[in-house]
Amino acid sequence: MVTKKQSRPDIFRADCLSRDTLQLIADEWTPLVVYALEEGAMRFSQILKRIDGISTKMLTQTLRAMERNGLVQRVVHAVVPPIVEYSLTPLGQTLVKPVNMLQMWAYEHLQEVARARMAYDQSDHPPIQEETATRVQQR
Amino acid sequence: MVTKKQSRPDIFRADCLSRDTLQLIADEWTPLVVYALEEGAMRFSQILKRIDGISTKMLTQTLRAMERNGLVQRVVHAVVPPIVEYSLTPLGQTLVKPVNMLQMWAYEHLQEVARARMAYDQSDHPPIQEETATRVQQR
DNA sequence: CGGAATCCGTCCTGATACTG
DNA sequence: CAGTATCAGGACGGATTCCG
Repeated sequence: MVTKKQSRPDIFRADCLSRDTLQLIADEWTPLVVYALEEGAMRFSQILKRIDGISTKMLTQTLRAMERNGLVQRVVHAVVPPIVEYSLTPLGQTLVKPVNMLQMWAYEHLQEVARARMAYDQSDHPPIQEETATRVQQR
Repeated sequence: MVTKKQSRPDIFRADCLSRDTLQLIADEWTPLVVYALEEGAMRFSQILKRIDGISTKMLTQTLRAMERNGLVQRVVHAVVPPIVEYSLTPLGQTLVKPVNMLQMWAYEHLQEVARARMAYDQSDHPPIQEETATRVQQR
């Protein structure tokens, strides 16, 4: 758990597996799904309602990817109408803590970020196009 | 720093600022730039060389966004040829630890993920399209 | 209910070329 | 050196429709 050098192979290389793995969770929805499932197993429609703004398509994609990567388990109950439950695997559980750290960081520094943005936008810095500034903000 | 409920407002809501802030770092390059700059101030071209696979465009975009969000400081030395140095702000420094946790997670569970993928791909699960499986993998 | 499939616009991305 | 400008492609994401 220490920050010893060996824990960090060459993440700067494009073919670094570590980098590739890191990329798994560096997207818009995965962290939120981790959060949602942290509360226990959920059905598709429950997650859909829990995470405001996600479409069925994105949720399906995200869940599939997470399942493939071993983060999520998908259990189908053979009843009509079908019931499908998703839950975190043990591997997925290990993600909870790190992702939580991120979330806490976001919460704690939210105001500083907002202030920095305002300051930046008011000065005459090279203006940033909306897109690049906030990323995927157009819902 | 504790995981008390109040530290987590409704991140599931689309208009949650916390969620918005979280999104800042949930992209392909920002974590890598944080890593690179953790080692100290760097010039544009140095970062470019350090982070394998990033284009000047993406690096510029990422740095601009990070600057706007108060994570990175940009210092221009008025000489010819120009020298521009980037470094983490105090706010940016606070990101180092959480991002490090993610990186460690990635490194520690890299094999489990790889195994899960293989298992998934070999069974007859609904095959995942390349794109959704690994995301932005086509370099 | 839990998706899969399709359609389709938007945005992002990587080259390439150019500038102060 | 440190970018910006431009452009073309492809990916991404939403909405809708259909199915077991």
